[in-house]
Amino acid sequence: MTGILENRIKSMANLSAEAFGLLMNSMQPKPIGKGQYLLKEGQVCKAIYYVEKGYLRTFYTKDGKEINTRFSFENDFVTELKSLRSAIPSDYSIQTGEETVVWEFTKEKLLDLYGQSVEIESFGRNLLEQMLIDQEEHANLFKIYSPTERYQYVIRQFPHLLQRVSLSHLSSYLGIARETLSRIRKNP
Amino acid sequence: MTGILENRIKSMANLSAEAFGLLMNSMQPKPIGKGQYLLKEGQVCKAIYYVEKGYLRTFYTKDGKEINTRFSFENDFVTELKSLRSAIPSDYSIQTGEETVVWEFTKEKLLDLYGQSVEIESFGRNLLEQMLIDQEEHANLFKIYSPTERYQYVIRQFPHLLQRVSLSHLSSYLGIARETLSRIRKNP
DNA sequence: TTCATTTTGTGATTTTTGTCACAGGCTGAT
DNA sequence: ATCAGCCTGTGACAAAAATCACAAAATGAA
Repeated sequence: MTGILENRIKSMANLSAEAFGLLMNSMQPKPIGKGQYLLKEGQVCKAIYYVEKGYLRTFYTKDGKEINTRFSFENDFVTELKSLRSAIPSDYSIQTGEETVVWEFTKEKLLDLYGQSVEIESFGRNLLEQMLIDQEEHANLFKIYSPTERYQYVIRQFPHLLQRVSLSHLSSYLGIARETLSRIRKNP
Repeated sequence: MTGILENRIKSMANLSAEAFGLLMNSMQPKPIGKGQYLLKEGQVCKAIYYVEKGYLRTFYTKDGKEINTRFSFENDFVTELKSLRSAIPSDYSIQTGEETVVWEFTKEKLLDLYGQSVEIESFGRNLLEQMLIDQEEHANLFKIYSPTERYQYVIRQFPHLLQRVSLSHLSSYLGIARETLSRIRKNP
């Protein structure tokens, strides 16, 4: 089913039938087993991914511990932009957290499409804008809210995070020790 | 002097002489006194700003206290994207921290230019990419590092922050109490 | 079901950070 | 030079969170 992706794309840019076809015809859905990697630290990121089903976890390794920097669910786009943009090794890894289906937009193909169609480049710009807004909001969480407030913000805004991501994984994403998060969860 | 801005733009996109002229001819540098506002909470953000001289401070007000979410120095581009994109009231204010000179790219004019020139839209996309990378890096500071480590990171990567921004302003930017930051600063 | 593995809850304790209060410094205007 | 207003340093204390250790619970595979 391509329906969700189609709608997502159409909601972000007014693509003509031609441009839309150009974009969609160059891709296919790609199923990936749970725990598989889309990108490993040290590799160069080659694509932007759209999550149709399942979810992805982006993490950084520090002193042997994994620190989760992002979770990407259905209808989200993900990439490791710093690596993608400059073709440099990534500091982060991207792994599935469930059985997942993604659509892969390779950089090569995207740049080609940008050249062929102004509308697709406009779509790319719109996508980046939305990603940037989300990221800024997330960064400000840490400046504005305490750990407890961050947890409350997440259960209000992103309840699926709690249902699908383990508490251990969520804790590093919120910058809180696992035990502390477990205690926060008990007391409202 | 437009030299810095010219170089910045040229380093981000290969603009033809026509596109470049189109972009530059529609703007002028704008001097702003210290402490003046480019945007106040509740207003709709209308433009992207390029800082030629001085610096800007973006902040959020919580319980009567100002929490700084961003500092933008010479050669940086700044806006309040969520407000700009959707024409909704901003949750943030943007104020100068010194005598400042900015170049104003209004949304209206930019959209017009995007329509006129693919190269300028490409420049816009490149600018967003860079802003997103910076923002992600900043957000991950809070997940990966402790307050002390965040301070050390900042003095290594952005020493000018310490020289030009007051310790009180810097503390909320790093998510640390003013007193704690003062103590961190004493002990290396 | 059973067992091994992973995840979560909880207590005790230490460490870190925040809060409050106030003194000393610096700055800019008169 | 003087003074008001802001910024910074510092002590004492309170609060919050991290760490360590281990038990309980959940999960998944055989």
